[in-house]
Amino acid sequence: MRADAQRNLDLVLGAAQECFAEGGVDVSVDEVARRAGVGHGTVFRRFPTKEALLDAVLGKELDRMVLLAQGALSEDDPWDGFAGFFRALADGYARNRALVESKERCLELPQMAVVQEAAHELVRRAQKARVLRRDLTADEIFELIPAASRFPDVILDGLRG
Amino acid sequence: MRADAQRNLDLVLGAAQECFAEGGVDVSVDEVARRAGVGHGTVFRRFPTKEALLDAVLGKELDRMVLLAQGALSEDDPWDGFAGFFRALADGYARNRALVESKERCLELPQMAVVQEAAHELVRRAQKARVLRRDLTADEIFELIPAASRFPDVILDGLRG
DNA sequence: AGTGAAACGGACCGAGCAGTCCGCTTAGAG
DNA sequence: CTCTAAGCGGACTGCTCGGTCCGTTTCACT
Repeated sequence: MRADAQRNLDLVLGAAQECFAEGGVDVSVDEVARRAGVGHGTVFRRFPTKEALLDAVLGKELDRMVLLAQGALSEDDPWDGFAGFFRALADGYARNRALVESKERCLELPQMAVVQEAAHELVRRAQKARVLRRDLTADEIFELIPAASRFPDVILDGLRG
Repeated sequence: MRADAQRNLDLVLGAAQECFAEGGVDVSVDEVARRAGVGHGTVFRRFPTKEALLDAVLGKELDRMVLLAQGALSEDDPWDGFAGFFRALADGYARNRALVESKERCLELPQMAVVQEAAHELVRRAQKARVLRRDLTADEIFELIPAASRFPDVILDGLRG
């Protein structure tokens, strides 16, 4: 790949990340291109549709979550592992409008399977140790994440077993 | 007002209520008109802009909330009054996408002042009775409402003092 | 430096949106 | 029944958006 093409690709991805995080998925491709300093034709050459661009940005975000999940799984204390991951995800959602608005889309991205598996394991451990209420499934608990962005302590207090 | 005009006005408001609740504020005026069974010119004769139509729908929703607030204030037990109102609002938000998407707009509608005043009083009573945690303001607590739509019990457990 | 392929970006297109307008229809008073 | 003003709805406009296309520029290899 030519050097200028690689540079523009990075600029576009960075701009898209910022635009979608701040403004949500309805930010126009023109706006992304403007922030990247390229024509919008350049964006569409790399990503055939706006949806493909969004997928790329969401994918990078999910990559970060996979790392967080691995860190949480290596934690010894079941509650600390669960709560730390929960807080980190809540913070990620708080800082990224696109993530909240694209919940369903994320479910279809490959990284999400890894994140979900880790989340289920963290919940299983905490519930087995009786530090997490057992009347909710892991899926239900993680539906609370977008909610927990502002006041994670309140939600975690409610979840404690 | 002519009888047919009144009938169409009711149809439009009903259709708008349903459309915005199910599909959010981005549902087109054409869609509302179609569901009401009128031309979209008829919608714009009654409401000069789409925003005015949305305000009318949100206003009716807030009217319902005012009634809920009055009911909650007449409750004897401070926790029951607060929790009942909290649950009812959470349910209302869960059933209405437009309400969630128009938080800021609602703040400018006249009914909201009444609802907020009642909410503050309910929180004050519950906090004075030491049944509600005191490290959050009333405004902060009610920011949790859109979150609480799916699992209000978890949130209320977290809020209990 | 010369050259050909790769990359660029803005003009362009069609679709869908909010909002306007006007010729036709209909309610309902006299 | 007649007549008129109120009401109607769909054609129309202007705008923004996602996506395409092509003449021009730039890279990088020889």
